[in-house]
Amino acid sequence: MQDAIQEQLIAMRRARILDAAATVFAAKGFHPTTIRDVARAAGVADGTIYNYFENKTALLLGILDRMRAAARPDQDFSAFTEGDFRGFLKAWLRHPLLVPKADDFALFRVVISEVLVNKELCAVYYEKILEPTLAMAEAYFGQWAAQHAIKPANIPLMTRAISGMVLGLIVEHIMGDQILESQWEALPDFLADLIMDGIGSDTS
Amino acid sequence: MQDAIQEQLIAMRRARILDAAATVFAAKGFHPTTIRDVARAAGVADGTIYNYFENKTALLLGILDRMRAAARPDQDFSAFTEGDFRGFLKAWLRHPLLVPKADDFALFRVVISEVLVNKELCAVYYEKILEPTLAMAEAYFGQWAAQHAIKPANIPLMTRAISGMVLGLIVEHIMGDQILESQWEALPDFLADLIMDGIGSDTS
Amino acid sequence: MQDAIQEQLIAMRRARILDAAATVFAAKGFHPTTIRDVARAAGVADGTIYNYFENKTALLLGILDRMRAAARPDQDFSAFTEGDFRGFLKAWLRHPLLVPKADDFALFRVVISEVLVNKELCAVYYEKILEPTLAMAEAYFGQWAAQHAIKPANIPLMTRAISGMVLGLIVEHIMGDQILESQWEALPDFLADLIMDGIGSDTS
Amino acid sequence: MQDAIQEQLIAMRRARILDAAATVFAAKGFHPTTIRDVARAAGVADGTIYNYFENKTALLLGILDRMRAAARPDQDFSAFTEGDFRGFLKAWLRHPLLVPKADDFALFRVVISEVLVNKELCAVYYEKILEPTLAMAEAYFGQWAAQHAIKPANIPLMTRAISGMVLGLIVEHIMGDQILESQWEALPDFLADLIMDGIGSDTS
DNA sequence: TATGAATGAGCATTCATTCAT
DNA sequence: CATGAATGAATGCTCATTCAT
Repeated sequence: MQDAIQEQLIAMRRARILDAAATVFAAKGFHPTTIRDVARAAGVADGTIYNYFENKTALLLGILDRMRAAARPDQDFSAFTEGDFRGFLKAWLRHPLLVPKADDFALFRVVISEVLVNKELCAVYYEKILEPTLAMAEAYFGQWAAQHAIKPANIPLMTRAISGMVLGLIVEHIMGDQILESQWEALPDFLADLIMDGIGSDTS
Repeated sequence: MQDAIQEQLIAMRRARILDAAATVFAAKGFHPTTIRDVARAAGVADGTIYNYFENKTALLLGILDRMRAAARPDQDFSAFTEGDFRGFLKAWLRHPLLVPKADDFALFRVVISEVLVNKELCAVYYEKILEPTLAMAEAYFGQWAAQHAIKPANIPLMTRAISGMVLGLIVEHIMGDQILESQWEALPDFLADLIMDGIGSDTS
Repeated sequence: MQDAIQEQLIAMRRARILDAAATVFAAKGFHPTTIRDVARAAGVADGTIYNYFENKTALLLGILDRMRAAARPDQDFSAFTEGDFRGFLKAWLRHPLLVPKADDFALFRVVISEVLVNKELCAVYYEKILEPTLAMAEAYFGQWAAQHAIKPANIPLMTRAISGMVLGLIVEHIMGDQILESQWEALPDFLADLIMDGIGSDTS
Repeated sequence: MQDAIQEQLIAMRRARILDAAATVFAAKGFHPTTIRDVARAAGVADGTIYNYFENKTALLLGILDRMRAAARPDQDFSAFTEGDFRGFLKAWLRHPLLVPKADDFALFRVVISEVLVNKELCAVYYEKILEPTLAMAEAYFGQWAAQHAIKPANIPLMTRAISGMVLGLIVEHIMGDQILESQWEALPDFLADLIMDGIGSDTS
């Protein structure tokens, strides 16, 4: 019993530190943030951080792990199984486009920046988040292709193109593009139609 | 006359330093690279760097400026003005997908990483590279739309979606995706068709 | 009665901790060893150490105290009281030369190193170990001198010269001298003869 | 010409830093001394230390190197070649006993302490100082043995016994022995006689 | 202008020690 | 008494930047 409470406390403090880290990283960036910044924000001593995380990078890994948990949308797409692929796509796109928008991509920006440049983080991000996401998408697309809702094209490449589009749009938003900023809400539907129909003129 | 030679020498040394910076940044990353690394690679003294660049970040700005120059493809797209938008698109996509692949995105990775996180770099990147590129694309797409080669949709958003797709695919490649790595050459054509036709089944 | 058992347990745990400390100090040195190292080796918690020892240095004091106990050879030298001073000397030298050799001076090395540099340890080592040893030796040598077995020279200095020789040889062995390493077993007898006869040629 | 002056300046500053290091190490010990202590004592910035020495340990290596230079007594022993080995020995012993006494072994204490416990320092000390000293002594003793001034015994072991005696006496002095402290000046002659004649009674 | 030594602020990390449980 | 998480002071070392030559 005591142990359970202990573990609760430990988990809570770990979460507290991770919250603090996410906040300060989002605000100042990874490199400019010192361990002391995180410790102060978490209300603990510097050394305490190291009772929960091996080093500064491990804080980012912890944040990544949270993202992984958040990336698995236990969303129910069964309602779309009947034939409305367009509806499915719109719902599907909403999640990655709108969730990280919550803090205006402040944390996402920092994480991606470091992931791009840190081998260990990169591997973790790819294996734990990107790759599983792609795999799940491939599975879904495969099903829809089997149902002739979409063309039986190169599904893996198609998956990457679509997810890449989402990722790239986020990056462009992060860069400060005003068009995207102002029309972000409309993106999911716009993209779904674009993906479904293409841009080619009907007459062609 | 002498001044001209002087300027030549100065420009050459500046270029030398920038070459060196690009090389070591690509190899080691921005933060892990020290000014001394750059100086040694350029064959100059540490202090000399500061006669040509205000600080370490300015080296990245210099590299960004080179990218800007390279991003303006003096390519001649007039051949496609006749009606072959698909061909135009394939040619158009080839450039951003294949040029930075030369060093396997090593430099691009480092630049993007820092741009995402450095306000000054971000502004420069957006204003000098991304925004002009988008503007030019919008212009082209507007023309094709006027010619009914493509749908008269939300051109600005369409432009961002397509360029975002390119950018996102590069990021996914940087993350180590094997599918993209192995089929990268096929991407331009694949994407062009995808963009033109969409993935929706013909029958629908 | 209970108290006696309690004290036994306490003494045992203290001994356990001291064993552990001696082991890890010998293996890693004093400064590189952390309290946690000692605690783990002793199978107790970090804080427990401080119930038995005031601080890290006190562990060394405890080890020193054990050395003191071991330095008092309850050896019986009465057999040599008859006139064989050379035999006495050989037996006498054997102990300090061979006992700490057991672990190849690993612990001795660490202890001496710290004793040399820590005032408190130095005082304890001198007062509890070196000085008593010297005093005892002086007493013995005084007796032998009274029996005309050895010259009636400056006994205190003679004592220090001989004990210093032993100590210095150990230090030279610790430094890695191969000659000493290979001939260490022969040292007691060699030294006894050297001390007795000197190196001066007989003819002189 | 300029280069020569430059090198002079560099050598001087290096020496300055080493002087400072020796002083503070002697006063506070090696571990308790911070790089900042040394820097302040040398009148330079912290970072400057690292332009001259790779790390803190390298300062000790530098001090060791000075000791090596000082350990080579360019003393002229040719005067004793005629047969007065006892005189030679007294002169020979004076150097190692009296030179490091200058600062009451304060530096020697710290250096020996660290040498005993640091593998790298130990190797350097043995190879650069102890071993060469022993080799030279062996050579001298060999000559005297050939001249029948001393017994043709195990010269290597004899050398180590004598040098060990000197080293051990210094250690005992460092430990605070009052007898040695008060009679230190008399030691060289006393030891020479002891070594030559032994302590055995003439009558035996 | 080139040099490269000097600077010193800055920081991740360690670890002896404490103390609430 | 045992525990082990919390503490936070302490420090070796780096490196962007400056500036005298």
